[in-house]
Amino acid sequence: MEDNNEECIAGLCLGLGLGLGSGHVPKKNKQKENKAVVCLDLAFELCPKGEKAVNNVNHHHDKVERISLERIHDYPNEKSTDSDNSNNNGCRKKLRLSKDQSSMLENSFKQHSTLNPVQKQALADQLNLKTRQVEVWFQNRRARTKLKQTEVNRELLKKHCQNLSDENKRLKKELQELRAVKVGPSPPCIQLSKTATLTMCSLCQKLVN
DNA sequence: ATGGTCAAAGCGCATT
DNA sequence: AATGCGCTTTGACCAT
Repeated sequence: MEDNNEECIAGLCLGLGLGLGSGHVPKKNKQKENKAVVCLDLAFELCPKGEKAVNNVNHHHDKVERISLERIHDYPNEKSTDSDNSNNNGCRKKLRLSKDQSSMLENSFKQHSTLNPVQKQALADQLNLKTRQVEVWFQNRRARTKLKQTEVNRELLKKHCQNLSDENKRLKKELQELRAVKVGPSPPCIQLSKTATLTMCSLCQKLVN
């Protein structure tokens, strides 16, 4: 058993902390180098019931091609004037997945957070998306999940840290009180258990009470 | 207008 | 080589 009990208690407050700082050093932005952007407008007329297809832009950015597809009825806030959707100035509109597409992706993600090439292709066909889009969606979705989990862990650690800190305070106070009531030589009477709670012999307890 | 937030996508690197 | 991941940029949308 330790005979330097005070150090034992003090040790409780050491080595605790939330090492969550990023320490990240941003990489050089290479995306803006030699970027040749060509935007092509593509008009689709494939929506039923007169729904208007919008925002179909094939954007050639470096080596990547994308086609975006969305339907107005899925986005009530969407302003649906022709000028909004035609990209006359050559700028693409950002892809937004439809609610149906999103929910199907979500459902699929619940079943498996990663897809093999066959599953990916099947899902892409089903959703009328490119496999690359499905792939990216899953990547981002995994990242979001991880971020959420990190947040949860952070909160748990915070709580745990607070509990330990409270316990440490309590023990320090207890020790102080014990010292205050010290009458004569005490060492053999007071012992600290492994969990750092004080145990006393019956004689000392009588003295304190 | 502008700043914040969210999601899609690009890029570089590590792993398999 | 293919894939995943971390970090980042970009564009749309919203609140102020």
